[in-house]
Amino acid sequence: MKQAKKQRLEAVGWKVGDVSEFLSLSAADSALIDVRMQLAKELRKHRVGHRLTQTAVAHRIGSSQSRVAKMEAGDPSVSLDLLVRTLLASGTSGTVIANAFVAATPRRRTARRSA
Amino acid sequence: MKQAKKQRLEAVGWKVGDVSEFLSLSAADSALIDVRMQLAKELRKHRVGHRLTQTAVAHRIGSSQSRVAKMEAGDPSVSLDLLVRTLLASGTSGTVIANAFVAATPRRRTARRSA
DNA sequence: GCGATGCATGTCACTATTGACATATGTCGG
DNA sequence: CCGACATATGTCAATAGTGACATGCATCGC
Repeated sequence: MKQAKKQRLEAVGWKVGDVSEFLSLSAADSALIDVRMQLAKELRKHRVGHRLTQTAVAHRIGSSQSRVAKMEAGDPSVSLDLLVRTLLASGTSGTVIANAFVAATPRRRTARRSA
Repeated sequence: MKQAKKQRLEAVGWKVGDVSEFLSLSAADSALIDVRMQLAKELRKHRVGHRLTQTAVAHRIGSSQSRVAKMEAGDPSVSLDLLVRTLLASGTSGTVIANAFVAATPRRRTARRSA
């Protein structure tokens, strides 16, 4: 894993061991984290775009301002469930959410003809 | 909510109250359940397609056969996190996962020009 | 200055989700 | 019939996620 990315993740609270590439973080795990980050960004974008406060969004989903803040910060203590639920509840289209998945997920290397 | 769908959900263990349309299940909640169902189906398809047993998949993600069974059954006791993590770990492309989201999410009614 | 507002961060008691295990059901081949 | 295998379902102790709350730090308008 690149240093830059590692530090980016650790800054937000994800535990990324020294040997992360092989032990702590499987490819799937790290892809999932990326998805979360994407969704977090999407949530903030959507919220700000609609000129809502975190408190407003929180009420809409029956949660609290602090949790919404954590969602947008990509805090490890928020589940994918909650993130997606919040996005849907605040009116983000499934397509946008879907895009976050493609964007955050490693594209398969396009196979080069070997012969 | 349609009777058919309601029964389908209850059969798998989701609690869907009588007044679900208005109280128990918000649109977002029910959309999220649909997403889970889609992903569950996708997981089974992928696994069977690759001729893996549930036990094999379980080992790959450090879980147990019973949990994989529950995942594929769309059991409410499995989180979206686990479901997605499993899909990614077993090699499902982000695109496929993304499609589940668009498929399961209510499309916005295409606005008809009013004048 | 100061009160109000919006966001970030830490903590905590309560609940949901977890892997593991036992066990039931079915389906093969012999 | 009987083992071996694949899957389904229920349970449980351990852990992870939850909303709520306190509090800190900016940035406003006055």
